[in-house]
Amino acid sequence: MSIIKREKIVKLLSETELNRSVLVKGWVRTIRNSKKFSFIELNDGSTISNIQIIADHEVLSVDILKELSTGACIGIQGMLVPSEGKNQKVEIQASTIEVYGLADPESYPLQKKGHTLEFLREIAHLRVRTNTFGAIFRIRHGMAFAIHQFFHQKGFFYVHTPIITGSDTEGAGELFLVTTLPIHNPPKDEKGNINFKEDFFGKQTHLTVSGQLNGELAALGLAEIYTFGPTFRAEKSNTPRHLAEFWMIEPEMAFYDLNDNINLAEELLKYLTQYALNHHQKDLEFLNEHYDKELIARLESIVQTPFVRLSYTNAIEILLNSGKKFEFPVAWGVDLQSEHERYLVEEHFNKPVILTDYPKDIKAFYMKLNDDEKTVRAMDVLFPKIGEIIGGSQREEDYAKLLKRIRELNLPEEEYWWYLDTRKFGTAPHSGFGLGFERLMLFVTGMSNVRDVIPFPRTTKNAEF
RNA sequence: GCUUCCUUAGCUCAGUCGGUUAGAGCAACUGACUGUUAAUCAGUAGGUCCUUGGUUCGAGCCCAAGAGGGAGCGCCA
Repeated sequence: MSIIKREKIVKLLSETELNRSVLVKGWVRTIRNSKKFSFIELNDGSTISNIQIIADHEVLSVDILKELSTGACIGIQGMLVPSEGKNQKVEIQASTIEVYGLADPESYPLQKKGHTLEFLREIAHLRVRTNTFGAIFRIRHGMAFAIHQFFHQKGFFYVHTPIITGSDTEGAGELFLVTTLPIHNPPKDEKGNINFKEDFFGKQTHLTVSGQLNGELAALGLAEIYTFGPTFRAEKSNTPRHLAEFWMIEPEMAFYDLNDNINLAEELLKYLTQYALNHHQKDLEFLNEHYDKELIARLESIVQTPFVRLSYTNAIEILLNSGKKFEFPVAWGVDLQSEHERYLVEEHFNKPVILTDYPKDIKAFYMKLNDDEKTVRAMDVLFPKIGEIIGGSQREEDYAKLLKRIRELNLPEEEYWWYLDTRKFGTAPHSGFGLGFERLMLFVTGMSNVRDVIPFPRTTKNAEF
């Protein structure tokens, strides 16, 4: 049977050259047996649609067909023909079958009927075989590909920043310790503290929480770069928007001011949305029908709508004048709560909002100080339903101002010597931002929990699979 | 980390006021039937009521602790 080459179902379903011999391999979604024929719905992951196999009992052994059930893996060689049925254009009249693996129907957990997302999370090793997760992970691939394409077309370079970091750089969230010291009996120093000088790297190391600082180093030489890799936060956040291990896209650009940065962010989000609409129509239609009836309409509207751009100070004014009672009171200088962001994005403007120029005290040390000395050149992109999808800023390029800020915040100055060096030697105005990949996926798929848009989610108390 | 809700068959759920042998739909199994479309029809089987302890003559149901899960909040991406 392996004389001819396996073809993908996605290709065969739109094939115009019919009445030829083909070979397909995939997993049985459902099988309907009748006296003379069996109808097999086969899926190979290449598309959400199945191809229908007609197994004539005079051609294929009934004993073999009887063993097949949902989940079994088979190869079928046969004739690709126009379908006599109503719901599909083409089908395969099987001539030979090869069984790769049966799936005992008594114990195979996936049924022909729908399952809850919560149940499927418990069988993440098998959920990729469902329509929903097939669609999601195909889109996830498409988004990853489109991100590289977008930046490549713009002349950005993809930089790999380290996953193990030697300093508690950004202070964003809690860190996972990386060590090879014996945990039960670690070496101690004179003060009785664990002596990390004897550790693998000769110092304390952690999993990265952001590639940004390294990204800045690269941008101050390659000019326009981006990173796209995993990041780790040991925060015990238990929400549908947080993961302990998630993927982040972090572009960093020399000679970009905050405005250039915002333009890039908006262009990227629209590019990715349009890419999904162009390349994942069938998967989006499925998700639109089963999970979020407004998904496609919302994606289409995002592409066309200019995002609102608003300073933090103006946003505070809008909130104060809204007449709404918020649980957390609004005042200049407080960090915006979810309820405030949601009011702006979902009620007041009803479209994505980019907030800029936050008070320096609620933002990170590396953000460029404005002339008012009270606010920094920060920007957050807020999306409906998701909240903050992007956070970024123009970076402080002035050595003296940056050093002053590090000292004000009591950060370990010596740890940042290499970062400060870039401001000492040939500093340049530069900007960048971080886009949470799983939050982008929430937006593009209409899912409401990040655990459903990453194949094997890592959250507190959950590292199965 | 805080608040709140949930946990009963493989899945989704019902279970009255604390009372005899814990139910349904779907899936599975057996059979019938059919170019079928998450097929249809008939039948069969399937239970550590999350765990532990307590109250009670009697607990799926009430109380306590624990485990797991969902949502909201905080932090953020």
